[in-house]
Amino acid sequence: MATIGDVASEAGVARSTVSAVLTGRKFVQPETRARVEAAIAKLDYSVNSGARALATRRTMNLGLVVSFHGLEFSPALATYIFAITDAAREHGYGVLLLTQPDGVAAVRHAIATREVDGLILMSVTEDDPRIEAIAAAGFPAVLIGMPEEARGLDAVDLDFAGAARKLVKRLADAGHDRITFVTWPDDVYESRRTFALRFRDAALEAAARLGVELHVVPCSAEPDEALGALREILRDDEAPRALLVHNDAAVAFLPLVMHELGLQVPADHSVVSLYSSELGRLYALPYTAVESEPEHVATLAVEALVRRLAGSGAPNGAATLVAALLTERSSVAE
Amino acid sequence: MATIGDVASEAGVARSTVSAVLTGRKFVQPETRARVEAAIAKLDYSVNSGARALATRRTMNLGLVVSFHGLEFSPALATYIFAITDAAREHGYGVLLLTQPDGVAAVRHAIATREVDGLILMSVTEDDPRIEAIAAAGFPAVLIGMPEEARGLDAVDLDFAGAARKLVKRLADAGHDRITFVTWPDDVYESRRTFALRFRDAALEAAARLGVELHVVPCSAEPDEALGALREILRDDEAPRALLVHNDAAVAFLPLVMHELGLQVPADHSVVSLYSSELGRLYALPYTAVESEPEHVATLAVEALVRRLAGSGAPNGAATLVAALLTERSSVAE
DNA sequence: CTGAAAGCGCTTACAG
DNA sequence: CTGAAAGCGCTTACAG
Repeated sequence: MATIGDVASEAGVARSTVSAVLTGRKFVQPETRARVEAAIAKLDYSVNSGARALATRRTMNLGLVVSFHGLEFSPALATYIFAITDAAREHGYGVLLLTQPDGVAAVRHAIATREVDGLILMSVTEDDPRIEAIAAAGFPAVLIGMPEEARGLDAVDLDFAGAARKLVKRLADAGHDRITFVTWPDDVYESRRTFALRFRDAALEAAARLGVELHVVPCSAEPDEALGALREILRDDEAPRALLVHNDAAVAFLPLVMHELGLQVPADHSVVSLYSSELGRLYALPYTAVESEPEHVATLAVEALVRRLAGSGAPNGAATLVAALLTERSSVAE
Repeated sequence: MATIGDVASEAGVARSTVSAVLTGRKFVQPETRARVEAAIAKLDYSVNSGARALATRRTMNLGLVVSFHGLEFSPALATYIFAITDAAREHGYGVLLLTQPDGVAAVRHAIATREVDGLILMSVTEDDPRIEAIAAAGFPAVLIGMPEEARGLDAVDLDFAGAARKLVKRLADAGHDRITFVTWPDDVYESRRTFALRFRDAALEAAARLGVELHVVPCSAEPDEALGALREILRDDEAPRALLVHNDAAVAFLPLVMHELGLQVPADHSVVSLYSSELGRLYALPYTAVESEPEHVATLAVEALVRRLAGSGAPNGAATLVAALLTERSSVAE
C-alpha cells in the first residue's frame, strides 16, 4: 500500500503538500497539484482512513444504535436502516451498526472508544436511559422519536399526534361514531415507546372532542398472535364498523383475515391506518392511511446530526416533526 | 478524554506497560497490573480505537457489502444483516454497512482506504465483478452464495440444490406427477444470482429423474405483481395440483390468494417451498418447507472470515454448504 | 505558495 | 519484568 510519503517523493514535493491537495483546504499551485495528482494515480494511492481519523479526530462514521431483539416488526426497521445509511453516505459518512441488546452499553462503548463521530438512536422511549448516557458525555447524537425530555439532543420523528387526529377525523367525517382502535400491546406502552404514546393520546383526545366512541383494543405485534387477535376482533358482530389500526403486524394481516371471514372494505368495515409505503408494498395494503415516511425521517435525522457535527446545530437541540399526510385508498364508507 | 499517557503517569509506569495490560499480550507483575487497572478506572479511560487501529493495522470492523436497490425482498435481507452483525460482535468485530449501488466501487473504496479488515458479500452472482476486485487485491473476504469460480475466496450458503431435490421428491413421493414450479422472474436469472440457478437446475434434474412434469412459471418478486401472477396461476383449472414455490414474494402472498379463490391446502393444492423461518413468521406461512436458515449461514460466513483474518483459513478458500432440512407442516396431500 | 516538524494515541521490538 | 524509542500514516500550525 502506497503512503502519502511515497506520493510525495514520486511527485518531488513535501508530504504536507500532498496532504494539501488531498484535503483541498489550501491553495496549491496548479502545476504542483497536477504533479501530485499524477503521482497519486500512478501509485494508485488512497488515504488511509484510520490515520486520517487519528489526525483529524473525526472518523467520518456514524453509529446507528438499534436493537431488534425487542418489540420490533422487522420490515419497518429495515427500511429505516437502509434509509439512514443512504442519507449518511450522501454526506460522506459511513454507518456502523450498534446492535447490542444493552443500548446503554453500546452507547457508552462507542463514545469511549471514539469509533464514531455521532450517534443515531432508534426506538426511543420516554426517559430512555441512552439519552442520559449521551447527554452526560456531551456527545453529538440525534433521536428518532420524541421523548418528553431530549436533554439538548436533536430529535426527529413523524407527527404521530397529528396523524392520529387526521385519521380519527377522517372516520368521524364519514359518519362513524364508534371506532375500534387496534393498537400496540401493553408491553409497547409499558416500555414507553414515544410514537405509541403520542398517537394514542392524540387519538383519544380527538375522539372525545369529536364525540366519537373509541374502543381501544391492544393487539400483539407478534405476527401469529396478531392474526388470532384480529380474528377475534372481526368476528364480533356488535363491534364498531370502523377500524383505526396502529400496529404494523395487525394491519399486515388484516387483508388475510378479512378474506377468511368474507368481509369487504369498505362495505363491511371502514379501515384507516398508519404505516410506511414499504410495509404497504410488502403486504399489498389497500387502506387509506397516513404514511410514516421512514425515508423522510431518516434524511432529516442524518441532516440534523451532520449539522451538529459541523458545529452549526441549535445550541439546545431542536425537535423536528414531519407532517402527517393522508393517502386516500377508498377504504372508508361514505 | 484520558489517553494512555495519562494512565501511565497516574499509575507511575511507562505507557508501554499500560499497553501491555490493555492488550494482555505480555505478562505484567500482578501488583503493577493492579495499579494500572486502578488508574484506568479512576480516569475512566478507554483505548482510542482509531489509534489502536493505526498501530496494529487492524480496524476490528468488517464491511457488509449489500445493495437493496435491486431485486431483493427486504424482510429476508434484513434477517441476514442482523444475523451477521450479531455473529461479528461475538468475535469482537463491528459491522460497517457498505451499500453503494455500485458494489465494485464499494469494494475498491473499502479496500483502498483500509476502513475494514475484511468483507462479507451478499447477493453474489455467477461471475460477480466484486469477486475479481477482491481477489486482485488479495483482500480477506467471504461470499454468501456459491459462484462457479470463487477465486480463492471462502463461500458459504444453503445447499439450494439439495433443497430442490428434497422438495421435488417430497411431492413425487406423495404421488404428484405434475408440479407447477413458481420461481423467480427472468431478471433474477439474468443477473445470475447463484441461489436461483442452483435451485432451478437441481429441481429440473430431480423431476426428470423421478419422471415428474415440472411446469416452470416465473413470477415477479415485486409484491403487487406477484399477487397478480399468483391469481393467474391458481385460477387455471388445468394446472397441476402441486406447487413448488421458490420466490419469497410469491410464497408470502400465497395464503391471501388461496383465501380469495376459496382454495384449501392441501385439499385443493399441495404446496412446498423454501423460505426463512423469519419470513414464515412475518407472513404466518403454513407450508411444508426447507428453511433457508440465514442465521446459520451468517454465523458460518463470519466464522470463515474471522478464521481467515487470523491467518488460519484454507489456502485456496473453502466452500461450505448448509444442509437443507425439510420441516413438515401438512401442506402436501398424501 | 511550499516544506520541516510536531502531534494525533496507540503498539511493538529492543534494551536494560 | 519494565521502560525509552521508534513507528503506524496522516494533518496542521508555523516558518520561510
